[in-house]
Amino acid sequence: MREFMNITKALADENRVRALLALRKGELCVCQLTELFGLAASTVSKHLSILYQAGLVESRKDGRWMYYRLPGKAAPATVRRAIDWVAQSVNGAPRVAEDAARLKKILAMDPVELCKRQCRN
Amino acid sequence: MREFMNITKALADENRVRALLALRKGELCVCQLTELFGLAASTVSKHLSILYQAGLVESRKDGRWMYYRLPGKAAPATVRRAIDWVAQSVNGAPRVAEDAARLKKILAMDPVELCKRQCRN
DNA sequence: TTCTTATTTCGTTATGTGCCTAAATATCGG
DNA sequence: CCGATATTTAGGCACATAACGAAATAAGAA
Repeated sequence: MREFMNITKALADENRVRALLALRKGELCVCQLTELFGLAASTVSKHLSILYQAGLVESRKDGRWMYYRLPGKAAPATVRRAIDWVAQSVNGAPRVAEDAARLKKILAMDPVELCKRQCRN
Repeated sequence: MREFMNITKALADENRVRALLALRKGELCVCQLTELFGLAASTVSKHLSILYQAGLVESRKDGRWMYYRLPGKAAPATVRRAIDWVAQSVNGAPRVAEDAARLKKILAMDPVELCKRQCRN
């Protein structure tokens, strides 16, 4: 129950749901999500830590970059079901399509340049 | 997306999740849920209105009593999936079993006496 | 080492949420 | 109508949460 409530609370924020959906395309670093959301990097980092504590994302550190991704096969059934439920439920929402399009552009950019741009803001 | 976030926010409170689970046994009036949770009746009413606005419960007024129930077949797929997801995820949690046992006792009581008891508190 | 930079942590502020009590509303029974 | 009762609404308080900027941390590059 406790774990389940951690998940529902993690899902009760639109930006965190958007992050989960964005991660369906593959892992992303904080910079890329920051660009997608137009929020402060610290805010995005906090959101990701909440998703992480709920078990909804996994992470990997590569040098200065921190990559987040959806959990793999080994994830608990509750987590997998949660992510499937989110994906099914928001299917076709305009906001999701917008994000997907924006994400495509972000992925086409040089990540190094993107991160520099973030830090200037 | 908006509707989906209404659902996730509605699910982000333990007492509201408990209410949904309790309603699996059939419709309940506010009094009965108030007894189950040990909260003020107004608080329970507020929780139910949040569930209602998210589409997660339906309601029926019978005299002075207001009965809430899980939505029927006609409910949107998103809602049905949400309720199924909750039920699957919390399956076997101790808190849920406790509630089920308490609810059994509450259902065995005379509803009229139960409601009177609530209003005295 | 020092500089740069990606991320996280901290402190603050504004807003939201959950709870209560008290008042308002709706309905039944006399 | 009048009183009782079930529920909802309104107001207030305490605490949680999301946002930001600034400072701290970590790690490559010079």
